[in-house]
Amino acid sequence: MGMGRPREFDAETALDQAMEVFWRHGYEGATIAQLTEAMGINPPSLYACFGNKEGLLKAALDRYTKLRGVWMDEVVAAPTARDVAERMLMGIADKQTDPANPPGCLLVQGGIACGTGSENVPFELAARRAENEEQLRERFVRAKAEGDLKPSSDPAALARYVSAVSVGMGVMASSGSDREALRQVAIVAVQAVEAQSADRT
Amino acid sequence: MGMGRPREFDAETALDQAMEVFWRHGYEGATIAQLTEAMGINPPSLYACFGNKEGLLKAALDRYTKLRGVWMDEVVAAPTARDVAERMLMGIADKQTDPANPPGCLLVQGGIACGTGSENVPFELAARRAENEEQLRERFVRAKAEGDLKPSSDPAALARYVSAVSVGMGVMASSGSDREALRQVAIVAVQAVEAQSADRT
DNA sequence: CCACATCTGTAGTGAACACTACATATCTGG
DNA sequence: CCAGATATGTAGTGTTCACTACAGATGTGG
Repeated sequence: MGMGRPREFDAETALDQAMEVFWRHGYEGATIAQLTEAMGINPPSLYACFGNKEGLLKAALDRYTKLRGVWMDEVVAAPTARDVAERMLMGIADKQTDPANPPGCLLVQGGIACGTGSENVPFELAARRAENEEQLRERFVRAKAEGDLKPSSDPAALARYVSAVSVGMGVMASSGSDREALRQVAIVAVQAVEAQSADRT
Repeated sequence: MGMGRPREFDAETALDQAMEVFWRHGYEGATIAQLTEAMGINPPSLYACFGNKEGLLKAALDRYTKLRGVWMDEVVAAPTARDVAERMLMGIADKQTDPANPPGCLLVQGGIACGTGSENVPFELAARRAENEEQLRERFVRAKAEGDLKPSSDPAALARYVSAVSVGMGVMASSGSDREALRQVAIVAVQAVEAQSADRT
C-alpha cells in the first residue's frame, strides 16, 4: 500500500496567505476564489487539507494566536500592571498599523457579525479574544497580590478594560486611523490603569 | 395625471425593522429575504422606496444616528468632561445590553469588513462614528477652555479615547458580555478622563 | 513494474444571493 | 368614468457562492 502523491505546497505558508485574506476581508467577505489564489492552490487541495472554509479560518486563527501568544508573553513580563498595559496598548497601536499586515486585528476584523450558517464564527473569535483577556487578568491578579495595584482595584475589570480598548483600537485601525491616533488612545488609556496603581514610595 | 397608488406601509416603521436586522446580522449577513420579511413588504416595494440594499442601510443609519443624536446631546450637556465620559460610557453599557435591541452598536455590528462590492460600507459606518467623536471633541475643547480639563490635556485624544472604548464595548456586547461587565469597563475608563481633569478646589 | 493511495487541475454542482419584468391593483386629475 | 401614474405580488433573472466529481498525475510498498 503506497503513501500516495505528496502535497506540493507548504501548509504553513499557505495558511499565512489565507490569514491575510481573512484579516483584510473578514470571514464572509473572503471568497474561496480569493483564498485559493492567495494560497497558490486549487479548491480541492484546500478542502483536502482544511476540511472547509470554517476549518481554514480556525487553522488561520490558531496560527495567528500562536504568533500573538509569543508577544503576549513579553507583554505580561513587564514589571508593573501599568507597564503591562502600556506595553500592550502601545504595541497594539504599532502592530495594528504595521504596513506589513492588513490594518486592525484579525480577531476583530475577521467577523463581528455573520450570516446564516456562520453564526458561530463571531463566537469563535470572541473565544480567542477571551484567552488574551484571561492572560491579562491573571497578570493583574498577581500585580494586586504584589501590592502593585491598589487593594481596592478589580483585576478582572482592569483586564476587561484593557481588552476592550484593544478591540476598539482594532476597529479604528481597520477604518483608517493612523499610528499616531492609536498611540494617543493608548497613552490616555494607560492612565486609567495608573489610577489603580499603588503610589510609588 | 393622477398621483398613483399610495404606499401601503409606513416607511419609518419598516426602517425600524430593517435597522434591527442590520444590527443583528451585519450588512452582508442580512439578506433581502430577511429584510423584506421583517419589514412586512415584498422586494419591489423595498427597491422602489430605498433604491437598493445599500440605500436601505444608509436610511437605517440615518434613523439610528438621528435617535442617537438626541441622546448624545444629553451626554455632552453634562457639567464636566468627566461627567460627560461617565454619562456616555455608562449609558452605552446600558443601551448596548438593552434587551429591546440587538446587543452592541449598529455602527460596529453593521460591518467592520465587507466583501467585493460593499467595500465602502465599513467607511460609511466609520464616518458616522467619527461624527460622534467630533461632538465629544468639541465638548472637551470647551472643557479645557473652562479650566475643567488640565492645560496639558489633549481634547482630541480624549475624544478618540472615549470613542475607542465605546466601540470596544460594542464588540464585547455583541459577543455576549453582560451589562455588569460593560459597566466595569466604563467605570475604569472614566478614570483616565478623571486623570486629565483639573483638581476640584 | 504493478497495485494502491494520495494529491492536483478542470470543470462543473446545486443553492442562495441581490435584484427585476410584468401583470394587476389602487389611487388622483379632468 | 376614464387616462395616467405609482404601488404591489408573483415569479422569475443572471451571478456568485461554497463545495465536489472525476480523471489524470505522482508518489510508495511489494
